[in-house]
Amino acid sequence: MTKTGNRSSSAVEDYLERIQELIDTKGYARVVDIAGSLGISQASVTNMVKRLDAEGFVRHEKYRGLILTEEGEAIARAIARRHRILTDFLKIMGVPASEVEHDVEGMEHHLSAASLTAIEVLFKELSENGTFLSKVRDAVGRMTAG
Amino acid sequence: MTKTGNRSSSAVEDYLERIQELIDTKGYARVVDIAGSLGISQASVTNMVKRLDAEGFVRHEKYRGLILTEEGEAIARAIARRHRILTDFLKIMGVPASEVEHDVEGMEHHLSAASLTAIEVLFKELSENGTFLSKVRDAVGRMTAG
DNA sequence: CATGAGAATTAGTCTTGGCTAAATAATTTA
DNA sequence: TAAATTATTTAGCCAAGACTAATTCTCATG
Repeated sequence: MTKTGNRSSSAVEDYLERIQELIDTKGYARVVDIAGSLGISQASVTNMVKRLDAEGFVRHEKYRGLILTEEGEAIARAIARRHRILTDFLKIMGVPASEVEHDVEGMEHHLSAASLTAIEVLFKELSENGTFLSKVRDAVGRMTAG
Repeated sequence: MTKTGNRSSSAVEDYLERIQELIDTKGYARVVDIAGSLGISQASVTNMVKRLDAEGFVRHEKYRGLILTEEGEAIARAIARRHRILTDFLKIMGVPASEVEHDVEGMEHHLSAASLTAIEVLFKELSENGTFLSKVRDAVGRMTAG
């Protein structure tokens, strides 16, 4: 039922994504930072970090923070791309920002390369076709408002 | 992290969706049918059915099958709608059918009403605008192929 | 350089949603 | 109607990922 397959789990992806974000914004990512950012306990983070380290996605230096390995970084990049594509897509149609974040976080672990590419292309076309775009935005605006 | 919130879990939604499908196509949905359809063990289904019954989503008559309550049916309908909207959307852009099913099943539990509506509107506009649509389909075709 | 604060870990628990094997119940059929 | 088949349930298990409470480690600072 929960088909995780052999790829990294959603949880792993969430962690790697957030670790990369923390490194980008604060310059480092310690257990406590990750816990704060994901809104979970430090103990939970410690467990997962142990696993990420064992699986070769991160390198952990106590009290100094984590760094992503090549592999971990590749995954984080891929996730960040997905995240960006989906966010751009929903936003350009006029979905309220408050909903966008939540939806993207839920969806982002479940998209094939094909669908992702399709949405990416669609976004590009939308952003280059003002006429078409405003029709969509107008209709969305009408429906989400009244 | 696993934010199920107070709404029904993904698993519950999957079950209700499938039960409704079985009733529509075979006329009934017994434990064994659900297990076969979802590809999981009968024992697992028994457990979940117990829960669905306790929570008032289904009524269970042994050896005869399940029926959905008002509430269960409402949920099943909502999920079916989501499923249809997402499937239509990915398909019209030219995402291969093999990917569509998988992606939709992953995504469908995570979309807000606003995003769903937006995609619904977008689909409608796409299907009424052949010129725009073929630009998207062509680009998707190029990218998913070569 | 001792100590207190903050960071990290350990130990033990919980929930969800799967699983198998074995037992039981209902239906169908000979 | 008794036997065979099919459906269901029970019991006990597993893994992922969360949690709290308690403990240990490191660092900065007085």
